[in-house]
Amino acid sequence: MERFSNISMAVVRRLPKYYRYLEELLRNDIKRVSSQELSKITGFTASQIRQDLNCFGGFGQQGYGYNAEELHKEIGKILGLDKQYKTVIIGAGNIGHAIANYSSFEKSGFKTMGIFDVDPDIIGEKINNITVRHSSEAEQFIKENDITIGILCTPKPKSQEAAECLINGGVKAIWNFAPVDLKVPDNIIVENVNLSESLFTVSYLLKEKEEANAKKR
Amino acid sequence: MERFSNISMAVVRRLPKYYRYLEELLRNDIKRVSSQELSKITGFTASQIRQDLNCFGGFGQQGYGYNAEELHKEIGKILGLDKQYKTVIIGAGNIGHAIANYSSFEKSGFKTMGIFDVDPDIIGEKINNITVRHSSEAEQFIKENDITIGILCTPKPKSQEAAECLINGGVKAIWNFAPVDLKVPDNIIVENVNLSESLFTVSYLLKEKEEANAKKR
DNA sequence: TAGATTGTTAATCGATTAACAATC
DNA sequence: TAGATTGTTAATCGATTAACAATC
Repeated sequence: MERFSNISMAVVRRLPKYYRYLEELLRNDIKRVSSQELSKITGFTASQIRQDLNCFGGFGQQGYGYNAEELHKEIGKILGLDKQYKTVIIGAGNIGHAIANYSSFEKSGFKTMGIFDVDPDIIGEKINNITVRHSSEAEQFIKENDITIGILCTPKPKSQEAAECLINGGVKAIWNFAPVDLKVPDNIIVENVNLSESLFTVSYLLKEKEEANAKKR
Repeated sequence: MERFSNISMAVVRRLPKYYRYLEELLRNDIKRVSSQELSKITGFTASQIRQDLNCFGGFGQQGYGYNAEELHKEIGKILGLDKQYKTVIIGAGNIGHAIANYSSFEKSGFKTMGIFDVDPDIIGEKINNITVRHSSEAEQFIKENDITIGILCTPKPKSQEAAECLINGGVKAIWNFAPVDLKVPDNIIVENVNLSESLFTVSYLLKEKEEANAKKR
């Protein structure tokens, strides 16, 4: 995936965290927050927080700090959460099912328009009020409904093919839950969520800890 | 979370990827692989691959490269995939349900022993052959069954409490799907999977790309 | 032996942290 | 004005890449 700006991914991946923490502050009726206070909450250094925010503009005020509500709103805008994005889900298995039922995404502006699968037992079923259709209809559906994000929840061997169908339909981004590195054109955004890799990391850390404990004794 | 060795997390998070790519090579009956070939497949530089592997020992041979099968096995050991870990799932909603049904984890040595929820409509239901019990039984169950990993799939407000119950029971690691930063003792491993943050990153990249395109015109 | 490729050290690059002048 | 805290530059740290001697 080609990048279009010089903001590093390290910074980008902290933005949703800032957004979440600010939400929390607002829930607690806190109007004003300094980088130092944010540091205490987030675990990032105050310096890093100020650096990060200044990538996008001066949201703070010397001697005062940041207005929590304003900062929250600004980061929301930076993340594009003021927009609506239409999505489709390919693969209505465990994960596809779970994502389809996840109502909080819709609140953030991501609306699932279609769900597709190849299993005749699942086709026709309703998930969260959306009827599952055959995957062969996906490409046409994407074209007709102006879908931006394809959510890929297919088993490994079907995934590359499904990705191509998403791209031919015209999605701009793929949120990929399949444990595969998709081959896609440069201008297509791919975000991988690989649960195995995440679990294996847990496993590594457990083993590392055990070994450290064994040494101590 | 306190770290016990000086291997950086950047390296650790690449290990599952190496493991996966090597699996692929083995499936294609490839016996031998050089760092340069691995570079082409993985997208990491050959230099980085050699550096990474050398954190754990000299698995290669000058002039030859790496034996794919041996390397795969070694990385498996490094990741602790030669061990069995028992898990419980707290929260049998969308994600908990999906994880419970995910059979590939069991093949890698992670065995779900119990599933817990507070919803009386779900308690008693069988998921992947495991009867859902009331969450109040979880702590005792963890103690009695020597559970190492707790998988947290509860809604946000219940999560800290549920984490404490896991820890009191004696788990060593928490795989956390709740969008919360858990407060846990230093010796407890926490791996967060935050789907919102991942989706928001997609959203950011989409917006960034749009802006770049707008500028070009 | 000649060729290939590792293991490892040194150089570079990028990200994080520290420091402080600007300013509310 | 005095105090606080940002925005921003400079210093540091860590991770990645390059280079090459070691060796199969």
